[in-house]
Amino acid sequence: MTRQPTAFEGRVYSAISRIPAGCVSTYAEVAREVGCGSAQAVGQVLKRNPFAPKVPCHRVIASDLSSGGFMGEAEGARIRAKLALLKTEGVAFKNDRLADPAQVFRFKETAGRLTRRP
DNA sequence: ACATGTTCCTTAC
DNA sequence: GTAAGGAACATGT
Repeated sequence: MTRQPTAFEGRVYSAISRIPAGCVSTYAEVAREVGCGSAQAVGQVLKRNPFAPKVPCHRVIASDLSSGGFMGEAEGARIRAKLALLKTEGVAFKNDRLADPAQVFRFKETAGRLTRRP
C-alpha cells in the first residue's frame, strides 16, 4: 500500500492538523476549508487514514455535535476512547454529544464576517 | 431517503 | 498501461 497522498488528503490533513487542542471541528467545516462541500469525502479519507495518530482525527466530529467515527468504527469502544481523549484535552462530552458547542473550532473564524453581530 | 465529493476495486482493451 | 464504471464512506439536509 504505498499509496501516495493526494492533494485532497493533504488539504484535509493540514486542516485537521491546525485544529488547536481543546477544540474540535466538524466534517463540514473541514470539507469547506479544503475547498469541497462534501464531508463524506473527508470521512472517506479519514477512515482510510494511513496516519492514525499523526492527524488529530479525534478532534473531528459531525455537525450534529455527535462523536462521529474514529479509526474506522462509527461506534464502539473506539468512540469511547475518542471521547475520553477529548475529555482529557478539555473537551467535555455528554451522552455521546459535545457538551459545549462553543468548543467547535471554525476555520473562517479569523475572516471578517459581515453577518457577524456584536 | 437522497444528495454530494473523493477514493478504491474490478473489468476491458 | 490506460480507460471506464460501479461501489463505498467516520456526513448533511
